[in-house]
Amino acid sequence: MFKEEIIGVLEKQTKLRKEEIENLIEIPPDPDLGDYAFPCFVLSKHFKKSPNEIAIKLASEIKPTKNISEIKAAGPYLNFFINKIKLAEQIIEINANFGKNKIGKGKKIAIDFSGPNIGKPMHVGHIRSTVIGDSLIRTYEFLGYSPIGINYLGDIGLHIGKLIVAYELWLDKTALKKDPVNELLRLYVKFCSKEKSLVQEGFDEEMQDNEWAKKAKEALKKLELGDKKTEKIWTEIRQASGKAFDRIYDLLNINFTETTGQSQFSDKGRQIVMNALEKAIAKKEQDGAVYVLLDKDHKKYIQRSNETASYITYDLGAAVERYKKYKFDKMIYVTDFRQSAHFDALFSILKLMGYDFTPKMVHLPFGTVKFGNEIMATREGQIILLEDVLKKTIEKANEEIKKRKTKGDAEKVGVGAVKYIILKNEPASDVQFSWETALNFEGNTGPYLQYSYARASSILKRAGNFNRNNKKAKIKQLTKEETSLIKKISDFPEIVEKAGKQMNPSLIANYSFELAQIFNEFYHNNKVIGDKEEAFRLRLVQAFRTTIKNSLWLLGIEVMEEM
RNA sequence: GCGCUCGUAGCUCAGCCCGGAUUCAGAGCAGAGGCAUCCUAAGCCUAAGGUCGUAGGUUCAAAUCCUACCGAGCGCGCCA
Repeated sequence: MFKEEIIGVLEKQTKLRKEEIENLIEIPPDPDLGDYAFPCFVLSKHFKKSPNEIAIKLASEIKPTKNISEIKAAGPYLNFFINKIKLAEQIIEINANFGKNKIGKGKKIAIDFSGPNIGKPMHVGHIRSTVIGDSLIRTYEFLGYSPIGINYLGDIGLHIGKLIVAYELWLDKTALKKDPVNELLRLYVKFCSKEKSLVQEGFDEEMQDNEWAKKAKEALKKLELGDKKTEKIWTEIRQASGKAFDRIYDLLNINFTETTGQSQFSDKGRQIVMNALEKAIAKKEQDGAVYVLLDKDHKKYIQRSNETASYITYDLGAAVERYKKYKFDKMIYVTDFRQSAHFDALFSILKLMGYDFTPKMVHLPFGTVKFGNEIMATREGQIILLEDVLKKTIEKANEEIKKRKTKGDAEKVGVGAVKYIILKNEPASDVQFSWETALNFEGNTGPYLQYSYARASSILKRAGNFNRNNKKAKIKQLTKEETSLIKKISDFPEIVEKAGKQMNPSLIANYSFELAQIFNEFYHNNKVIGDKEEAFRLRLVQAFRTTIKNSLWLLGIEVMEEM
């Protein structure tokens, strides 16, 4: 909060650009050295003086203000001491809007996330897009943007063809009624194993045009042509899946602005393919398949020879329709990094076709969720169902609550634990999932953060209805723990902005953890109730509680007053 | 072959974008030891644990930037 003021002063004094200063400013390794430091190395060339001399010169030129109490040169560094009392006075005044911003006012950001394939269950690999996307929605909303959450279901494609074939051959109706998720999974896995049994050794298993693959393609073609019987099966699959997805979204407390499926864009996609052909951007093979030449020998097929649409056909259609509908200022696709090439191709084609909104679209790739060394693959049936993960963590939370005889909400704790495991990692890196870490509620975990919130709530509750605007909360001197808590709280707005800019919820997750750690240290060493500083400390606890609540809200993690 | 991502304590990760300050590169988990007349022990404290993949280069200064190499994963489908 006072950092901006320091930047302003330096801007005037050094003639550097604001952003440049912002990047240069750092926090000294020891708080005794100062609260913020400006390294003078960059200026030494310009002023033709040693950084040490420049630091001394600047220290004498910059005058202290009511918020900045002291400016000291220490070697090549110019160290700023902020007036912590003044900062503390501001911190205890914060309210539920703390960290909110208007930088996004009037701007629309569409986010395409989650997008599971119908007919397949969600497993732990699917949760990343879902949870990251949701957190981004919340972050942009917090920053004043108008976010649009789009759940773009994989409701068409060869996997559906496979499933339809399997459904016709081996469906167990009672099983479907009882447990649709597992019955559909069983059908899909059975189909894949049949298909695999025909694969000849040494050949890429999925590239082969064996009889099973042909059957699946036929089923898909029938569906696209509007065959009634096939359509009916498809509808049933979609409905069964939809119910299962909704159950999970409810549990995760995740909402979308709209839920669409790829199938809804096949007409639009095909129309774009036609346009591309007319404009000679796309070419036709002899067998009828349509492609765009992206590199000198990289053909990207945008329509199959049997005239059915491909993945990218739908995405072309969806992109154009979405822009028409929302006129977004930015469109973020939150998907696995393995789709990077697909999005590069998608964006290139849209650009070639002259759609001027293309630069507004970005792909946010994220790494794989790994279980041991395994990467989960639905077709092998080697998966850990997301629903099972959630059930188990909730169950564990229940045990813990019973053990402690508290009033925690097992669902909030269990779901929070799972979300946090995913969000604390930077999107680009892989996530190692294990039951041990998922069921551990200690240390850098969701429940630890919720616990810190609950402790703060508990202190406030015990204090009764203290006067929230107690002006007698005069601050004379701050303890070490109070100081670091105040400074940490003051970082929050900057962190949210950065997380939005970088599309990176892990910044908020890591901040939350550090904040909670500092708070825990604070209340262990500084008694709140009954202390002569009670009035001030209660308000500080309240400020912490507000900040961690907002921070966790951005991650989609719910808090409770007691746990 | 071409291209992308990643190598930081036994394990899981911050820090790298935007290079900086002391004898000390931070956390968490696991393992070792301690804290209960005191606001919830899902907590706190202490000790232990690291040639930041390797080798060069740039720089007054490299975990951070550049190059090469080694290792892991992925992409290069008329799959999604």
